[in-house]
Amino acid sequence: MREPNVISFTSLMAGFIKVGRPKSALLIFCKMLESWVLPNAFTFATVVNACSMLADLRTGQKIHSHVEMFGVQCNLVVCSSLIDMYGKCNNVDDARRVFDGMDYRNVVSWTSMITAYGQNALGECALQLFREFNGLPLSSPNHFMLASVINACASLGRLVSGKVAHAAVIRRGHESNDVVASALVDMYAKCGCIGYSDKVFRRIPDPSVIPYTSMIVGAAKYGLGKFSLDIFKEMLDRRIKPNDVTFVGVLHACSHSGLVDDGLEYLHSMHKKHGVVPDTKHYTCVVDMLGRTGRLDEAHQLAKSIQVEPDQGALLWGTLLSASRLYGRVDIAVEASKWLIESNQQVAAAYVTMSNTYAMAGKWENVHSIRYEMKHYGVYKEPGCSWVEIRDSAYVFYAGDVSLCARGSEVASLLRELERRMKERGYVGGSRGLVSIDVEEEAKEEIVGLHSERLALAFGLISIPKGVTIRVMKNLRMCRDCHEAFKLISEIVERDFVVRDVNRFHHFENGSCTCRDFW
DNA sequence: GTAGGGTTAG
Repeated sequence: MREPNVISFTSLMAGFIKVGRPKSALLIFCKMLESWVLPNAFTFATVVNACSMLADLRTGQKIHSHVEMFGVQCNLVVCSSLIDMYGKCNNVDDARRVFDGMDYRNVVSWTSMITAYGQNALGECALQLFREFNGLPLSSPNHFMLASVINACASLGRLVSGKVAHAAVIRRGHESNDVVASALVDMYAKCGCIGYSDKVFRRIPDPSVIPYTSMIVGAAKYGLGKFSLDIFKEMLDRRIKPNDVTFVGVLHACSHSGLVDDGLEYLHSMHKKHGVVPDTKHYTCVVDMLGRTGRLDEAHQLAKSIQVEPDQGALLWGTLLSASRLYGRVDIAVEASKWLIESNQQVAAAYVTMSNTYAMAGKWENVHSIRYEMKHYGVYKEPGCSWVEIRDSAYVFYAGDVSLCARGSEVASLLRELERRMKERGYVGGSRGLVSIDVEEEAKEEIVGLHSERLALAFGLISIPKGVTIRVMKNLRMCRDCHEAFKLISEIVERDFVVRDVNRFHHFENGSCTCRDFW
């Protein structure tokens, strides 16, 4: 073209983005400016998208300033792409600034902001914003938004909110959407309900690699190594090509179920059989797998043989350090913690683990000197914690004395009981054992314990066998759609629940359904 | 000619 115009330039940029070449798109943008062709809103939405793909904050900011200069800062699409770009560049505050500055928003801009929160470990903010969205008149979440919301529920372990989102998915007919279904599989697994993950997974008509991978990873994290590998084999039988993440799941499964030889075989077959070249994250799994079973020298050799950048190696050497502590290998622990500290990666954790390794070996002088060094350099380790949400209250657990947390004495006695049962099943004490839990049994307890008033409120009239009945909310209005959704959700994940009085749902008073109020 | 969603190791 002798004189390409703004549309031809933008089309070309969009084309490069489509084939995964965002850098080329940026070069075209520069060429466009050099040719004195003025960019418009279409151009900026495209070029901002290129920055998102590259997670290039500095270029993104420059483009943002151009957006202001060219006066397209009020454009809806441009703003949504800016929110997305700031989110992907881990700059949530600027994403929010753009969002707040918008005169008019649509479901895409809301989704971009919710996703930005979710992708930056701010699940709580994501859910809060989702609630605000639902409070707007005439608003309705679509499958993009629901996928993000389910993801936020997963990261927070919010089972009840996740189930309500699931009901919304069913109500709106997004159940067979591959992306949404993957998010649900992942959410249920992360919320401790692998059985539900399986049920959702089995309803996907033609699952792609990602739902398969979600299921493999979920089962692996649950300690169901063999189950996880069975799904992997099924996937191969169906000629679905595994990707790098699938192999992380497979190796994780082997590692956490003591299947070391299988794991090594999978590592070696990855490239040859499946064309996936192992990278640092796979070697980290294998180092963990060897380390967990006490094959520290092999793990050490493997870690040393891999050339890594500091940020990539943090997990690799951190893994080796943990395994060294587990088996009291001061020699390897010293090398691993030295690597971490010198690379300025996870310094506080490295100090603490090293100190614990010395303590385990009874080398108290070294323990004191490390603690002194930490004080001297002002290194502080934020304690790690885990939590579980029961009836809208979060119970937080820190490592160490469980009796200090809320209802700690009950927790401690439950732990003693679990230990007793584990010993009955042949578990050998100490931190080196592998624990596997009977999922079905646990899931049932969870249903009774966690399935609190929220779901009963939303769906009403539910009774559980064994004589336990959840409180019934009177005058609940529920539209036919919600009711259908509820029946379906019962079939999928709540087979133990029985709807007692179906007919009462078929009329609802004074107009609209109350489902909106239950977010 | 333009914007949004899912799986990742210690």
